[in-house]
Amino acid sequence: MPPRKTASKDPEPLPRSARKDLTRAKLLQAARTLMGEGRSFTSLGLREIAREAGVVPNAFYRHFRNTDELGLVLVEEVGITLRRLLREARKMDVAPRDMLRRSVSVYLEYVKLNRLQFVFISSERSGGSRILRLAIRNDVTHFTNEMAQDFRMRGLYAQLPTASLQMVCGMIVMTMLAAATDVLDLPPDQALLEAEMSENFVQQLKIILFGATRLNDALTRS
Amino acid sequence: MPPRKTASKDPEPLPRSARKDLTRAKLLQAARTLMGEGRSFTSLGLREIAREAGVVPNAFYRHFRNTDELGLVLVEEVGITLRRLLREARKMDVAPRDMLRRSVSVYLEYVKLNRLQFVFISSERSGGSRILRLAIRNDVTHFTNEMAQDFRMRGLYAQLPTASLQMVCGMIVMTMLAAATDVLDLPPDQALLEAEMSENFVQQLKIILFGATRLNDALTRS
DNA sequence: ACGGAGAGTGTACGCATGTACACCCAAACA
DNA sequence: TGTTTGGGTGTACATGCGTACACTCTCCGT
Repeated sequence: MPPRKTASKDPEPLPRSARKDLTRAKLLQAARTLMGEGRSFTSLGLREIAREAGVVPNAFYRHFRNTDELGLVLVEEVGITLRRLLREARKMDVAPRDMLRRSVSVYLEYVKLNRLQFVFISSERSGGSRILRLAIRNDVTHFTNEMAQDFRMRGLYAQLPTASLQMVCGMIVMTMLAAATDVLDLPPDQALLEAEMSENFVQQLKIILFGATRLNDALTRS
Repeated sequence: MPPRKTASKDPEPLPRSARKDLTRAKLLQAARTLMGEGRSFTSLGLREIAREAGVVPNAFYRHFRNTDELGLVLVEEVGITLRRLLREARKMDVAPRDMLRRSVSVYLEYVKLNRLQFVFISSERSGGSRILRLAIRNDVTHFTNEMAQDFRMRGLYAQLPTASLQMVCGMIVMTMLAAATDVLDLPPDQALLEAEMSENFVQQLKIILFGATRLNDALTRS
């Protein structure tokens, strides 16, 4: 065994706070990894996460009071992801032909890119810890509201009262989440099934948008 | 202590198989009760259920191999409940004015009446055990298909190809489940919020049906 | 240069869990 | 009638968990 001083294993001569953030990140990543292996977040234990992170269980407490608190951080990240998604959607040129179809495929790519996060929300949104559930719903609601606001700014469905607009956006979001769940538990490399699913998704959105248009027109006429 | 023979506690002189079914029922009921107290099914343990049922842990094994297997029985019951719902919906007179609104309120009553079952599916549909998840989706899919078949028999959206009709029904079912989740975690005796929620639900279904009509008309014309 | 702070460690405790095995005893059956 | 069957019991064990406490050692401010 080599002498202890600056031994071969402690590699980075990092400032202390950076080191802390690093193991914190390791813990978060450990949780994500375990979820990636099919475990549901709720079923993860503090010890299990610490083990996966290569850290002794007690170290966990230096960063989070319990697993729920770690979960909240993950939820926060989801919030950021969703906000980024909206921001990118906003940048898309308005109303070129086939825009819907393109949005859908962009979104589905986004889901696959952030697979773990979507797995996380879709499985914790209804099951598991009450606190997490509420936090997730909160984020989803925010997302919905921002989408409604975007519709307003673009002058879409201008006749709809805010409540109705939010309801329509709620339906869209619900459909998006359902679609995400569907792609996610599709076995990988099933391009055909995936295309079919995606087409379904497009049709569903069309139906909602048709319906919303009609609602809007009815209000315009009166 | 009284003598053992036909002691005061073993009351019913039931045939053996009936006794078995009885404790089996007690186990199932115990699971339901615990869920009613806010626990999620996934988090229930064999010992916990046995305890609640007033039975020693080992007795559990005489009825189910593990908790998942008990869960499957609960799912089966849900299937029956859903089928009954459809059967009753079929009996409703076709297309009197306000039929949608009436259906919705009947459905929501039904949800509240079978609260535990709906709590169960909405929380296990995405979280928890893989096996249960699949079983539940299976039931939901069946429900969707039967609904599509009913639409066909009533001549609704007759121009829609089967796949599209199923997709529309899928949306309706998705919306129904979302609405169920919403009423269920509404605090009790919030008649106002509930009415609002119910009205939202009606609007959502209208949107879907409008959209479907338009899809159908487009196909009729061509 | 020194002292304190604080991230990470090691050991230990109490508790709940799933499951195995031997057992009891009333009903079912011969 | 005697024998078998099988639902329910009691005891026991290994395992994993969350958490408490005392510890080390390194970085950081003085």
